[in-house]
Amino acid sequence: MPAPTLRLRGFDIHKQYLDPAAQKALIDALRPVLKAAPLFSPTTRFGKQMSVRMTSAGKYGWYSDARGYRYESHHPNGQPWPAIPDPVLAIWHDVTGHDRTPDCCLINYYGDGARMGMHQDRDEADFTWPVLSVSLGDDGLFRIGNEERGGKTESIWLESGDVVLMGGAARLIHHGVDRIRAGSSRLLPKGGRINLTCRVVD
DNA sequence: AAGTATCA
DNA sequence: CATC
Repeated sequence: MPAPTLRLRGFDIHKQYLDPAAQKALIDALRPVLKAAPLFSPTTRFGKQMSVRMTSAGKYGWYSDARGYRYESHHPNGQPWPAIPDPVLAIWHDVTGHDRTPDCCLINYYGDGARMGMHQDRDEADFTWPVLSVSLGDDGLFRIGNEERGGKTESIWLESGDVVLMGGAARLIHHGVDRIRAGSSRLLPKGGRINLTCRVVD
């Protein structure tokens, strides 16, 4: 369990946890996952489509539609989600210190202009398990708020290779992504930002 | 409200 | 940036 380089409102931020070679290896490992489980943009229960495109790997995938947020065992194409790639699991085990494997690796893709509103991760059964976030590609402006909606917030630019651990008292803190710095990274040939979030669901 | 528009 |  490496020491975080930075702590912000209870979030452990590991700046540049992954070197460029490790980032590249991760992208290579994600390629077959994205091929088997293509990105899609879910809608919220108010009928608004999200600007972020997403898919998942693991036992469950995060999903939203008119019925609300939930975890699903299958991609909308009817297939089970692909397995979580080993390099992702290795990061989870090292940074969290947990032997238990995550049930879900949500893969969020932010193109230029994509945003994620402030929210809590609360669709899991047990909030004592942390959520792990891995940033790849373009920089993203990450905003951290409070357990209650509203109030003052703090922002930090997350860069390719940064890893954030959201756990303990900070597990239910609101967070979101305000903007993407398009073209800031060459990691992804087509540009954009990929964020992986690993969670224990059951 | 994992959203958007509006306001100071 | 706060509020809805």
